[in-house]
Amino acid sequence: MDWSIQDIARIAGTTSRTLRHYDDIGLLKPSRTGHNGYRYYNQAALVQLQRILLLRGLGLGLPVISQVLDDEADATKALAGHLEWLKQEQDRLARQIASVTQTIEAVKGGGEIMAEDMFDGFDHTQYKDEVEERWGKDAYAKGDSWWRGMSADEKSAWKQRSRQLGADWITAATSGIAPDSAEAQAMAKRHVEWLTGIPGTPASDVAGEVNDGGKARLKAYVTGLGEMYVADARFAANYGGQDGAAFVRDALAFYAEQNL
Amino acid sequence: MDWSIQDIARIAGTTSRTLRHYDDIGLLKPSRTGHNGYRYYNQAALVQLQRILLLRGLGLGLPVISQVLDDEADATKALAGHLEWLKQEQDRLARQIASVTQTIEAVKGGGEIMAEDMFDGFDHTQYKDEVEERWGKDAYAKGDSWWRGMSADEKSAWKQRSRQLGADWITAATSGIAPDSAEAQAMAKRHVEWLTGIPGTPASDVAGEVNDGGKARLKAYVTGLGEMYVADARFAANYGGQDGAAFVRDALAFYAEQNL
DNA sequence: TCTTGACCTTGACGCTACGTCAACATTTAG
DNA sequence: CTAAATGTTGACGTAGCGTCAAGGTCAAGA
Repeated sequence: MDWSIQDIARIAGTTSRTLRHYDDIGLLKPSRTGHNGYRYYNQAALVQLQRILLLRGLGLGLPVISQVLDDEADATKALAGHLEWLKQEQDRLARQIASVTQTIEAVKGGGEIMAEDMFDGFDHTQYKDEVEERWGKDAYAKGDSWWRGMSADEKSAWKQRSRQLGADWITAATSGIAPDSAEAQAMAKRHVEWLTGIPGTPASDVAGEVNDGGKARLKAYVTGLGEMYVADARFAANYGGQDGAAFVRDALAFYAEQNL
Repeated sequence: MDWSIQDIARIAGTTSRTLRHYDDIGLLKPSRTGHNGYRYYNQAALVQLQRILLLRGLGLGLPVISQVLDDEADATKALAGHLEWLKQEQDRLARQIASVTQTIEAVKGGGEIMAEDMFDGFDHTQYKDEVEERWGKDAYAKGDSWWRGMSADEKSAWKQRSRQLGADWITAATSGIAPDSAEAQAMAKRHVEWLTGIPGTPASDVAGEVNDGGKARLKAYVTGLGEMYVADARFAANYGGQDGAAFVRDALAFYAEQNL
């Protein structure tokens, strides 16, 4: 007792094209082939097909499924590995949802997706409210006047330096080194020094102080900034996306913990 | 001031291949092209690139990004739509994780991914423990002896009937009709009648009774079974996967509510 | 000046899991 | 006997680039 290709397709809830595909890649061969080339499937093939569709429904890829069917012993292993991947995907999705949500808010408020001066320390036009709220009422005014006081060449040089810093971070993040490695910590040091060059932020304020209260504020500023890089997709974009930004955040956090 | 293709690739944290691709599909043209065909990008192009990478990092597709950049006014709309999609994906992932987890347990206990007699009412060999636990100590024994008592032809006919039912459910689920539609409810009726034909289950026990307690048990059995079809990927596979199984569950639930 | 090496160009294939024609042969129903 | 259903193989399309391949360009050192 066997069925034609359409028959099992209907029984199993799939299409004949899929069955031909599985035949092509050797995942499921028909149990019998007619003299005319027609594919026929028997009970055993149907069970195999059900298994395939079951595993596929769980999100496994066809090569993995093939391997699991060959050796059902490591089915548990394959499934466990897949489960890990699924959980990572879930985390990634959660972060993306948070990012999109926040970006919607930012775009609603700011108007543009990314301002031209984004990343140059912080945005001096789009981030007025946010800067005032997070770092104090006069922080924005200070930073703004400092920026406006620069000549075109100075601005250009500053931007160049900022971009270079970002590019180097990206290089570091994608090179596979750890956030607490010497190279990454050197980058963190450079980043903090760079921050210190921007008036109107806790970083620059602290530069002239020696008391501990100032150092505590700097530490909070640096770590907080790292979080913001990850949370705000517009900043994250400057570090090669969320993954790169996460690397920067981790490196900064470790640096702050050790040195500030 | 402009940069070569490698320069911005490094600054923005992407690759030159990606930039060529964006040029090919018209998403981001170089601001200038040398007599030798070299691509050069300026500040404005860099900002555009950052926007693109930002949106890409949020999970948007390139065509959508292109559209958003053309008209930033509906960026909010596009992002909101994308957010919906992301949430659906999150739900799907959550269901998959639950399914995989449960399948791992089942495989650990049962040994095989899907038994040959799966779907023939319930599995008479792999589901001993589960059947006993869920439907009573003697349910398994009853069902098993009933099954063993059948001749080969009878078994074959029964399997055929079971498969036909599953195939028809799949057809109904994929045809776009509602679970509470007349056609789906007719299927639900047929399903319950089919269940009644399996000894050792609450469904068959009730067939001979007239009291209300029996009807309540049948109702609980039918709705519970529907949930199990969705929760257990091995059953779900018989109804075309989780989506199909969900359709069956909904149809059964509605039928039980109205008629039992 | 010649060479070396780094960087640039335009194709074009590969990847996932099939959907979707196309062109043609065969089986089945009326 | 014909029309409709169903079967076959072959090949392109999909998303977003990675990855050769084969060959021009450019800056710097011997």
